[in-house]
Amino acid sequence: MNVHLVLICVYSMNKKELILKTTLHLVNRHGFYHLSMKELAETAGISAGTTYLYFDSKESLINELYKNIIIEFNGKVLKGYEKGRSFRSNYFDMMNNAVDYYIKNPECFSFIEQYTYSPFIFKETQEENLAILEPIQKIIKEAKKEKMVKELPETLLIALSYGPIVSMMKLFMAGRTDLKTKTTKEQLLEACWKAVSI
Amino acid sequence: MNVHLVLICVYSMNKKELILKTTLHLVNRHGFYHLSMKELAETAGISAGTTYLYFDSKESLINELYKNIIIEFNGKVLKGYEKGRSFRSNYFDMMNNAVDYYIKNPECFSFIEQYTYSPFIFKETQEENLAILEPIQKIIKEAKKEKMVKELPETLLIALSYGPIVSMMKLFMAGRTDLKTKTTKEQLLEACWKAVSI
Amino acid sequence: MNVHLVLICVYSMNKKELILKTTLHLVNRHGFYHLSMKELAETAGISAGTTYLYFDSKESLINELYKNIIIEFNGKVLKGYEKGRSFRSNYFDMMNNAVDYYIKNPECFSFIEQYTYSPFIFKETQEENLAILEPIQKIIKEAKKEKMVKELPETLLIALSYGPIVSMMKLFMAGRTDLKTKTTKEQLLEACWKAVSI
Amino acid sequence: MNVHLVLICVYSMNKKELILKTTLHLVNRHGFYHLSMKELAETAGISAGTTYLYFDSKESLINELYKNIIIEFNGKVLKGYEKGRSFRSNYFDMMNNAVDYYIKNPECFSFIEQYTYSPFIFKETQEENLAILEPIQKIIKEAKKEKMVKELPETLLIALSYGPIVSMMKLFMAGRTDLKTKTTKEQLLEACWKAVSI
DNA sequence: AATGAATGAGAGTTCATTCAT
DNA sequence: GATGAATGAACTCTCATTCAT
Repeated sequence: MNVHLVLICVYSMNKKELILKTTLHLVNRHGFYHLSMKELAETAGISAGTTYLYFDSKESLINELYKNIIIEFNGKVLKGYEKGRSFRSNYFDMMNNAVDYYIKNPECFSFIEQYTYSPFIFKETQEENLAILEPIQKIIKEAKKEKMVKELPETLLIALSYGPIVSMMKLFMAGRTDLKTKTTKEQLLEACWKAVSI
Repeated sequence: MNVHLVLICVYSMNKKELILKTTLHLVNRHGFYHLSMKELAETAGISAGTTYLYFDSKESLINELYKNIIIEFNGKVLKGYEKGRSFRSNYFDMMNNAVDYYIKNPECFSFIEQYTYSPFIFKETQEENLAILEPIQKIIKEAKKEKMVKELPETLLIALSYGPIVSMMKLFMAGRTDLKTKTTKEQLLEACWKAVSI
Repeated sequence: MNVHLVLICVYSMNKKELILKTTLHLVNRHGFYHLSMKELAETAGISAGTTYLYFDSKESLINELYKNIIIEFNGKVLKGYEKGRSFRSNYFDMMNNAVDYYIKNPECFSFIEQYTYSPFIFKETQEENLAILEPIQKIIKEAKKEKMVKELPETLLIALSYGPIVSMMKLFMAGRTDLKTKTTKEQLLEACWKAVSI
Repeated sequence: MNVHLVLICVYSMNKKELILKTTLHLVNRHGFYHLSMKELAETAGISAGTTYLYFDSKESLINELYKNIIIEFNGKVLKGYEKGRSFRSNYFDMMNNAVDYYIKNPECFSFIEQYTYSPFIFKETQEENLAILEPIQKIIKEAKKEKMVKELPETLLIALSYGPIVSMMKLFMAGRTDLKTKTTKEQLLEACWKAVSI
């Protein structure tokens, strides 16, 4: 029964998605540095040439994967966001969504961070690098207009919100902290909130 | 005889340092992914084989560079630290030292971050990965004992201190924020202090 | 039923011819070296697999194209040839036909030349290489028997007839000479005639 | 003794020449189409990477080989040429030199012909294609000025001189004619002379 | 200590060919 | 008959590393 389900699952996942997922997996295991197109094909159970039916090159594969993750992340993060609601509600929802996404998809977190630290590599535009900060920037910007946040530079408010999340995720992935329990996460979000709110 | 030995030693030291510096430079320009031993030799003005007189392999070169940077960073960060002084003084000094070091050595910052996100690569032990956090961890630990910080998990206090610095540095290196002016830096440190102190 | 068969046959004939024509075209544009079966299919507006319904392999496609061209060329060249007519008439007609064919079908000229210089490749028999010389050889042979040509080796008489045509065609295709005007062509044929005739 | 000589010979031939010679050899055996860099290395007795120490790419290797051959050919062909001598002497010397070069270096002949028929491939400039005709063009041009040749287009006079040589070489290489004996060669040159001279 | 020509395994990629649909 | 996704061997080229000098 299980085997059957897995087979159906594999079968129904299209090749492009399969390649992207396998890439994400391997980049996490070995890093950008050691991602091999041959190993990718073997792990995905396809032949060496198949990847090139769906992607122009290793570079464009990496770029497309990054774009997909960013789109998914930014979509999930802004879920529940409404302009009318209190800044506090929106902020907590957004931060909560971000942490939840990273906990649920640690490989995506690791991929994003690796990607942003590969200078001049795999990047069509330098700006897209920090696209990950767009949702948080948007909220902070609005809150600044309405003077709902401390009188600090916008970038600092972003850093005070996003920085601790990244640091905690790193410690979490190294097995050095808990993050899944409600308490720790709430403490993290509460601390960030205090750091930016008036 | 002794003089001769010393001279050789100094001479060698210089070449080793030259290789390390060039490596740091090239990793910043092209990333780990495109660090080539040939380009390294050319840029350093030495021959292809010379690197292997000082380092066993590309991997060990990278590892040694990382260790050197960490040692230098941790040394600089804890400069001025005294057990007797107030936690506030020690915390501000340490944080200030860290930011100053990164601003002065942005290539080291970028290298460290790249290194820590290269999973299972170039690493003899997994633990050394987060060695960068040792000074801050030490101070937080002591402050916790003496109940000078908020009642939060140690890891969270670390994340609230170090995370914003990393985020700001990234934004700074992308040209999206100032960090060299006294004000911005002070605002950053002040915000971190508020986040952890009682 | 018969009609149906004929229709299918005609339909297939067209596709086969389409493939052959497209091959000729692409070999001229990119050379043997860069003839790609995928590009062939795309250019011909058929799918990758279709070519293999009509030809066993790339090699046999090339060989068949060569054979077709040779048959067409040799047919055209010997048009008008009659054993009874004067050697002069037959020689001029033949040479004229050859030049006309090449001018009208420069791609065939180029293809033939490329083919004959691809050693041991695409060739079932080595002899067929020089099949292009058959008509001229036939005429020279007969003329030799009847002592209508100079007392020179048969091969030399062939070379004196065919060589200048090929050279002129190359210069013509490189845009370095005219060949379409009646004068130049007549001068070429006249010169060849003088070289072989008594 | 022989073995010793060969070893010395191989040893004293520098790598670059060795690679060029092996390339020439293999292009003759298999054609451009099937020249493989791996086979080249194996045949030359060097490793796969060594070729790239001396040539940027397969393309530049082919181009350099072509240039070398053309330079050698043109040098040999114009040996003995003097402006003061009779046109007849210069013409015969030149034609004789060309034929001798081709007979002595049949692989060069074949290579040149293959190269000139590879459209848009391996060629930096289209003009260099016909550089092979430079010496003959030069002589014909001068003779035309002094009205020592028939009143025919320059290109036709070139074609009447060079065309038969190429045709004979092709037949010679196919084993269909003799060309090494003095008689055949003299007959060839004499026929060409008659075709162009007054 | 220093060189740099040489290595050769392996990288990313292509492409003639197949076969289930 | 026609398709085109998939194959996988082979391609050109790179690069960390070695070693005779």
